[in-house]
Amino acid sequence: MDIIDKKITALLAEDARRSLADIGEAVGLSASAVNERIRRLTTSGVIRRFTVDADHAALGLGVTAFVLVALDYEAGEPAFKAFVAQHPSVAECHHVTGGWSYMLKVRIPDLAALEAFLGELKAHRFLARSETMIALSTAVERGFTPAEERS
Amino acid sequence: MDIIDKKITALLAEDARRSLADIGEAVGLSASAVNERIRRLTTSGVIRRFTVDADHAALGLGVTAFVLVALDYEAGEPAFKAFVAQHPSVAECHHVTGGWSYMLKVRIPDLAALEAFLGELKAHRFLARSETMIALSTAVERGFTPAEERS
DNA sequence: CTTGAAAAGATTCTGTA
DNA sequence: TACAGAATCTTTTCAAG
Repeated sequence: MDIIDKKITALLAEDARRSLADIGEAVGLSASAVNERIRRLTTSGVIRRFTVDADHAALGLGVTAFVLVALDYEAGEPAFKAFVAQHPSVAECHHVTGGWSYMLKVRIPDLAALEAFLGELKAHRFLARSETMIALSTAVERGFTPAEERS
Repeated sequence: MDIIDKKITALLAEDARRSLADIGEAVGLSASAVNERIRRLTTSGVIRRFTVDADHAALGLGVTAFVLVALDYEAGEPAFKAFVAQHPSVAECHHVTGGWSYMLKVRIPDLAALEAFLGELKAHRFLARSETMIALSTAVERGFTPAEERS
C-alpha cells in the first residue's frame, strides 16, 4: 500500500472504467504493472468492489432518512445487527458515540414505506427511543475521497 | 427506465466489471443492446459514475463521524454549502428535518483531524450549535441497493 | 433490437533487473 | 519481487439488416 496504490485507487474511485494504459500513464507504470496492482488491491480488500453510483430517486427510492436509535437491549444487539444487515432499506448502520446507540441511513420509496420500516423496528422491540431525520435535499454525496495529497 | 434498465443498474451496482455479454444473458438481450442501454443510463444521469468501493481505513481515513449542524444563518447558507462541497473530508451533507438543519458525514484520518475540521466550521461561524457522533464501528455500509423486486 | 466484423482493451507470458 | 513489452485472448464498439 504505497503512494502509487493510493493514486490508482483514487483514479478508479473517480472513474472505474479508465483503461489500464491510461492509469499507467498517470502513475508512471505499464498497463500490466497496474493490472497486477489492482488485482492485489482487490484481493487484499482495499478495493471492495467495482460498482456504479446510481441516482436512487430514478430507481424508485426517493426518500433518504436517518434514524437515530437508542437500542432496547432486551431485544438483543445481535438480533438488531442481523435485522439491519438483512434489510434492503438499510443503506448504513453505524454504532455511534453520544446519546444514541445506532444511527441508520435508510433509502426507501416514500414516507409510507418509511413509516412501515419504523413499524418493523418497533414490532421487533428494538427501540427504547428513536428519532428520525428526513433528508429534504442532499448537497454532497460522494462515495469516494476527492483527490488530496495525504502522502 | 423500464424493468430491464433497473436490472442492469442493479447488476452493475453489484459488480461493474461484468461483461456486456454476461449482463445480456441475465436480462435476455444482446451485448450491444445492453451497451446502448448503459450508455443511455449514464448520459441521462441514472448512473452517475463507475467507481470502486474502497476500504477507507486502508487509505488512511480511519475515522467516520456525523456532525449535526444548527446553522448560524448570519454566515449564510450558500457559503456553508460551498464550503462543504469543496471540503475533501465531507463525504455527505444533507438538509434534514428536525432540530438540526444539516447533517454531515465526515471521513478523516484521526480524531485530531476531526477536531481541526470542527475548528474550521467554527472559524467560518457556521455553527449556532452542533453535535458530533463518532462511528465506533460500522455494521452495514452499502453504496448500492440489494436485489429486491420493486416492480 | 440482432448479428457479425473491426477496434480497443485486458490478461498472460517471457525476459530483465 | 516488480516491472516492461509482446502475444494472445476477451470485450467493446461499430456497421448493416
